[in-house]
Amino acid sequence: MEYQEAKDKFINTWGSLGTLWGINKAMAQIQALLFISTKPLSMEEIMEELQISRGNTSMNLRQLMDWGIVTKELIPGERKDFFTTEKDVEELARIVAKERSRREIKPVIKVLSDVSSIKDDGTEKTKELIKQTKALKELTDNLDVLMNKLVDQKQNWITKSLLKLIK
Amino acid sequence: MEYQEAKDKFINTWGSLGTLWGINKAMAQIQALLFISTKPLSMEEIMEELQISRGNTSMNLRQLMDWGIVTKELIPGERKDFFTTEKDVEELARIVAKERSRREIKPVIKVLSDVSSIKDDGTEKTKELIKQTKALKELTDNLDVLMNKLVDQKQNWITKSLLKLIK
DNA sequence: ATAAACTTTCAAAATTTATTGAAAGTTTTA
DNA sequence: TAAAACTTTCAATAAATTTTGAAAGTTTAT
Repeated sequence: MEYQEAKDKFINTWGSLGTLWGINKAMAQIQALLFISTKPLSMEEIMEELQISRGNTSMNLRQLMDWGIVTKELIPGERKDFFTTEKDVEELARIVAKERSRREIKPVIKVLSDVSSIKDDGTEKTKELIKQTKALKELTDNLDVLMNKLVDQKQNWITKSLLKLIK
Repeated sequence: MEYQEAKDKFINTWGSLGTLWGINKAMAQIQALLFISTKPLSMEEIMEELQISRGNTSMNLRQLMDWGIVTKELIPGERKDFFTTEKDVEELARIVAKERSRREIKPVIKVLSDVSSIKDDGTEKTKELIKQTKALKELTDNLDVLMNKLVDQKQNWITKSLLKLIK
């Protein structure tokens, strides 16, 4: 496999994987491109490489910046903005985990918590609703805490966690 | 909040959360409905409750069965099929984790592995591609192993894992 | 102050994904 | 074997999401 083919394959796979970490295709592709780039890229270069429009590029770069994954780089003497992504995979995972927790998981926990604390009117169906949403609330809560704990360990968190669990 | 409101809220929240665990809205809603139901439901009842078509119901039930989350229940004397979902949240989480690993994560690891093992032609860009995809491959691999390990511990896996990590 | 270089916004268009419903298929009963 | 009860399939349609591109907005240089 040649460089160009490998590069395209990587960008596409990462792009279609977007859903798995909760972002859209163009956004994931831009991140992927920056991730393997040896230097900061301008909007022009990103548009050219990925064959996407200016508007699309602008909007998705903004979102990536909102997520804290991509940052603007100011290059002296250059008028254009240049962009880079976090290059450390563990730091990247940390950011993604924190953001998804905040944006998606926490709000769901809130709903589950509300639903599971409705008044028990004694009927079987109400009891079941309370019981099941409570169980789900606890599971989600625990997973969220677990994920954040994992990710908070600053160095080699995955390796360390694995060791503990294997024991 | 009344039973009906709480129920609708739960089904909708769980439905829109579908993306987070990688399934579509109707599929998640059907699962949610079965999850809080006190008895197996027929296709008719599901259609009625969720206001969705017969075809849609049929297709999504099939998918849920493919995932191993929903099972057909044969009720003596009844001609219709009835459906139930796994009621234990930890078992549910286990199934979802395993399926996502198999369907989504494993294939990505394969691509990352292929891309990261292209021939190093000595150029800076090739070196960067190899380095970064290798790092990503290792991270993904480790997370996958970690997730499967977590989920394999049969009882109270979350609690146990938390304890180990907090220590 | 103004023009050039560049970025953002957003309504319209394109694409993708989900849903419908009726016809075809299957199973059960009689 | 035939008809009734039920389920599946799939082409057409609808809905949701993504993308475009040109106009409006900003910043920088002169």
